[in-house]
Amino acid sequence: MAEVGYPQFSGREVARRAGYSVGTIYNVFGSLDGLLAAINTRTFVLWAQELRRRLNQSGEDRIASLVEGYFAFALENPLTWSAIYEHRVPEGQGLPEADLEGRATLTLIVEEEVVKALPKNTDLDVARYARSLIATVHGHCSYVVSGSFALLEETDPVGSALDRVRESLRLHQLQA
Amino acid sequence: MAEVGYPQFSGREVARRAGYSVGTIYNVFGSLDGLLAAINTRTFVLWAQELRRRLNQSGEDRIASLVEGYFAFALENPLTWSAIYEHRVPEGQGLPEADLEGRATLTLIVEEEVVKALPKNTDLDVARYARSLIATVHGHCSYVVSGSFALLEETDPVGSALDRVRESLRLHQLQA
DNA sequence: CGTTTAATTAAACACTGTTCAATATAAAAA
DNA sequence: TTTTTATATTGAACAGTGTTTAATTAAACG
Repeated sequence: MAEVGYPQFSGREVARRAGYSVGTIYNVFGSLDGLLAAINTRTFVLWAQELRRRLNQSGEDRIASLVEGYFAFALENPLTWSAIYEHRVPEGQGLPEADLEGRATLTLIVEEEVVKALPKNTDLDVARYARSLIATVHGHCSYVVSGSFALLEETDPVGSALDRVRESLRLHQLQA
Repeated sequence: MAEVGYPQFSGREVARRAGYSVGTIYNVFGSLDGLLAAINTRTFVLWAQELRRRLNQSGEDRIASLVEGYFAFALENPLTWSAIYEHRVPEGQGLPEADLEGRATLTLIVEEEVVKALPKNTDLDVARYARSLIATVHGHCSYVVSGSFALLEETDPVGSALDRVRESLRLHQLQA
């Protein structure tokens, strides 16, 4: 996945390189979607680890560390990162419980820091608000990785994303 | 594309339904990527038309019209809308000039309205700022269409997106 | 009309995901 | 140890896919 990306990804090629036959993938992962889900869950876990690592050696501005970590991981692993959003699980069945858990940690990490950045007596739905800030950063990040921002000669997308997040937080800090 | 979506999209099937043979696609569009680019450019144009239409019958809050129009089009045409972001043009050659132009209009429409919403003497790079607001809305919208927000029981993603945009605009209105 | 140009075809090639009976390997039981 | 059971693994078969290309058909022109 890291080499060729989601569009070129081939289950048969995975089996070949792993020294197994095609069928084994289906025994182990149930389907190709299962393998893809496993790969993407792994990416989520690595991503969350990277955010934790950066928070541990962060200065005072922990929100900046999060935003920069978000972008940094995506830019260092553009193909695996993109695969997360390019692969849609067929809408009948959802992801296994273990996968959902691994993926939720990223949201929780952000939530923790957003709580710290807000006044204690805020009447905001913090979980919802944190998701919205994640979506904000995600929008900027996906434009960078997909190349849309490059076409428009955007020079500092991380800065823009951080600006939007800071603006929102500042207002909610004042409002209390 | 509207029926089956990008992952299930088949050039051969297009040829079949159009009553032509496979090869004709390659004569007309050069490659499958060419056909996909043409489809997506068409989607962009329809999307821009929808935004224009809504602005024409908008009340005072034109920014809200834009955000709601952005979401509405994506939700009414989830598969064609997603295809825009799922199909990556092979990185050697970019899109034809005509395609780029059709796609840029959407950005320009937003830019126009953002200028109106800002103080006249703002020292902001408006084009850049407008792109950032688009990215903000896009992040929320893509989470909705992909189903991520549904899993988290997010009830009002349009509201969240609009809140973030308004917060940012309000600050920049005060700052002048 | 014939000739030239353009459009269209269908077969071929090398892939893909998926299924499934047959086979090999490991584990458990006798 | 040998036999039986359970688990892993295989590879061929099927129906698709994108792409190329020589042959064929239709259109335009003189």
